[in-house]
Parts: sequence; C-alpha cells; structure tokens
Amino acid sequence: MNTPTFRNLQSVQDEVLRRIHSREWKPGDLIPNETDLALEFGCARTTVNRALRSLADSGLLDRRRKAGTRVASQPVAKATLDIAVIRTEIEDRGQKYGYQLIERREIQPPIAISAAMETVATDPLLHIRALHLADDAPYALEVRWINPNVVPSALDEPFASISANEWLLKHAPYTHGEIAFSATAATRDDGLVLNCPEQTALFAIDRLTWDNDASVTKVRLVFSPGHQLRTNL
Amino acid sequence: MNTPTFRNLQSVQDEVLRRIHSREWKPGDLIPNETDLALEFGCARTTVNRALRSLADSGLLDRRRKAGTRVASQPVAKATLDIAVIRTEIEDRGQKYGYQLIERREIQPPIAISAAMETVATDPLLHIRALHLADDAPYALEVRWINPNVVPSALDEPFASISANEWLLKHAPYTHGEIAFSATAATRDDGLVLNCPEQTALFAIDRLTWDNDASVTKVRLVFSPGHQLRTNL
DNA sequence: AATGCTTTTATGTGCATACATAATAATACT
DNA sequence: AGTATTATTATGTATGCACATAAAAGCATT
Repeated sequence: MNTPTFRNLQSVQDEVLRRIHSREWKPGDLIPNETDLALEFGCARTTVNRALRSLADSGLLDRRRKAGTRVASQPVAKATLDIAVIRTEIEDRGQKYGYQLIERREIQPPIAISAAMETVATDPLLHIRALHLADDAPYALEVRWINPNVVPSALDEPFASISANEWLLKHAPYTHGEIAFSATAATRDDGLVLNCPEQTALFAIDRLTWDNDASVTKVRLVFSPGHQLRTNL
Repeated sequence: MNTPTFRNLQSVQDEVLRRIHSREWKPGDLIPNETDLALEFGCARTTVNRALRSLADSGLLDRRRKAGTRVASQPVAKATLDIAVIRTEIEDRGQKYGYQLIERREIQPPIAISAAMETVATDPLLHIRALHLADDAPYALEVRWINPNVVPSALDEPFASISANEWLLKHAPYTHGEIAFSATAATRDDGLVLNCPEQTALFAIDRLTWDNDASVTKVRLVFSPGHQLRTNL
C-alpha cells in the first residue's frame, strides 16, 4: 500500500478534515507540525500552513506558536448567519416582497434607547416603524431609531417606498455593531401588525450599529409567528 | 504630502477597511487590482492577495476572476455565532454550572423525529431529556434523540453526570449539520422544568448533525425566559 | 526553589516567481 | 449578424526561501 499524495490546498484541507472526522486525530490531540505534514503530503510548507490556518479560522484547530497545532477540544460550532436585507431574504425564497411604512417621526426617544445609543437624552432621533411582507402576508415588523447627527441625509428620506433596512445599508457606513436574537411575547401592537394574538411567542432580532464612537441606528425586527433563522454547520 | 506605505498584512487590511468605511470605496465599487494595490502599498502582490481574500471571506468584498474585486453591495451580511458547550458558555460568564438528567430511555421516536433523522420509523433511538442550570437556576432544557446505529457507545453512557451535549462532542464526530433558531411558546412541561408559566415566549435552538449520510443526533434546546444569543458584527 | 537568561522550535509573515483558471474582450469565420 | 475561436486579464494556487516572533524548555545564577 502506498501513501497517496495530497499536493494541493483543497486536498490537504480535505485530508486533514478526514482525519479529524474519522477521529484519527481526536479532539485535543496534537497533530504533526507543518514541516512534517508537508513532507508527508508531498507539498510545500506554505500550502500546509494555509490549509491549517484556514481550518483554524473556522474553529476546528487551535494553533499556538511553538506549542503546535491541535484539534480543537470543543469543536466550537461557528454558525455563520447571513443577515441579509429583508427584501432579498424574501425574494431569494421566491416570494413577493412588500413594504409598508407605518410611522416616521422625529421624536425624543425613551431613555432606554438614548442610553443604549449613547446619545443625549433630549436629542430627537428619527423613529421609524414599518412592516415587511412576504406574499402579502406580514413577515416582520421593523422598529428603528436613527441618529440624525450621524446620518443627516436620513431626514430627507421619506422611507415610503424603500425600507430603512435597505436604505441605511447603502447610505450609512458603520464600523461595528452588536446583534442579539431572542424570543419575545407579542405586544398588543405587535399582534395587530403581524396579525397574531397578543402574547404569541415571536422571534426577534435586535441590532445596534456604530460608526466609530457614534451610534448609527438601533433596530428591532419582530418576525411573524413560526419564523426560523437557519444555517448550516 | 507623501503617500504612506502599508507594508504588512495587518496594515494593508486596515487601510482597505478604512477606505471602505470612509466610503472612499463605496458598496458595489470596483477596487484597483492586486498588482496596482501592491505597487501603491509598496508590498508584494501575495500580501495584498491574502488581505483581500481574508476580507472577502468575511463578506466585505466580492471577488471574481478577471472581473476584479468589488466592495460587497450588502456590507457585512455575516454574523458568526459561537455555539459552545452549554457548560463552558455558563462558566465563561462566571456562573456556576449545574446539570440534571430528567429522562433517559431507548424508545421508538415520533414519526417527525425519525423522518427528520432519516432513520427507520420503528427503530428505537436513545432519548434524553436534561436540564442545564446556571447558578442553580434553570438555564436550558435539552431534549435529544441519539441514533445508536451511529453512536453505539452512547448506549453505555448513563448521562447522569455529563450532559449529552458535552459527551457527544467528545465521542461523536460529525461531518455537517443544520441549526435553526426560533421562538416557541412554553409547553406545560417546559414551564414546569424551566419554572415559568405555560405559553411564555422562549428562545429555542434546534440542531441536527450528520456523519456523512447518517444522522447522529437531533436536539432541541429551550432556554429560560429572557435568554439572548448575541454576537458582534 | 525561585528567578532570570538563552536556546530551540513551531508557527507567522513577507517576497519573488511561476503557472492555473475563469471570465471577459477581441477577433476571425461562416 | 451571429457564432466560434483566441487572446487578454485578474484572481487563484503552489513553491522556495528568508526572517520574525511567541512560547516552551533548558540552563544558570542567586
């Protein structure tokens, strides 16, 4: 029996994956170093390095200088969620997208909002409520606060035909943000808009984005009953 | 004014990021090709390539051969969630972890389960229900089905002191899986275990993992009221 | 035994070069 | 004009080499 060769990136990566999945290399195990693997696989160390680095990026390997590379003891399942614009999310599923603006006002926000966004409590923010529809059925309620100091042009945008969800992506850059997923009981108002009984369990996404030190926007998306956010591992 | 140089990977990446955030390169824009950037930055094309590829991996750039590299029109559409073992998730927050096995049986599963797991409907599966606690308070209810054809050693494990959640990670390899997040109304039983009223809105994670063509395990985690899954963008 | 210095080692980074490949653009051909 | 062929181009991959750097291990000094 002859050891096959794994010359290229893809096959090296596949072979390493195979060994991990087959438990030839078990979680916590120290695997051979790059030089040895390169020798065994019949390729350059650079190639092994790239393959291993990539696998480490995706959480399957732990690497430390001098200490070597080991199989992650907790194969931390890194689920990558594609948080798309709601319109494309719906259209990608072959459904018809609909949008309806419910409310658009410049008002002084509740303390909780100005606190989270770190704005002056008495400064007005642009408040928007809108409904996204899929095949004419309510899909998600968007409740949003926009910081006009950071995005002044938002004050000129009526958001009547394009959602803030989409408009902001094109017009408001951000450097970082936080996102949280949770379950929430439908308020009376949620129920009216999403057409479900009060207290129904609803899936919610809260997002807060920043441009350096200034908050750009804070949004809560509450989805219709039964909504799932799914991805592959 | 002299153009500064960006010699190394980190600074190249930072500079590209800066140009995207400052909207010098706007979403959808075609950016200069690798060779030109390497010239401008005063580094090798390899370095630019690595920087751009890495940014493309994280979703900020779209790259196509010959067509060139452009700023993703929908910036950062990716949130990576670290799905850790529940025990470490709790311990990392400085809380005391507790575990309690509620039920462990080999039984014929409901049709919905055997269908999803693609097992023979009449084949018994190992069924486990257990409670995870944080600082002695209910944290999450784990309801799990294990395919003993794929993980026979699970039949010898009592799961009395180590959760299936954790045991499986160490003993059952998987090649791929699906994960879904949703909101669910507490059943009477959920309420009893998690100590909350029936119908309370609860956050749930459903996971189904496969080892090649065979399903390994299907699990539903229902979390205590108020649970959030958060990450950064 | 505890501390600090030095060596060794495995990964990390950078560069030059070469060739592969996908997709567009240009051209020739019918 | 429309189609097939070819050239061009930007990214993708692979290699060899050199040096940087973090961390462990060994050693020496107190």
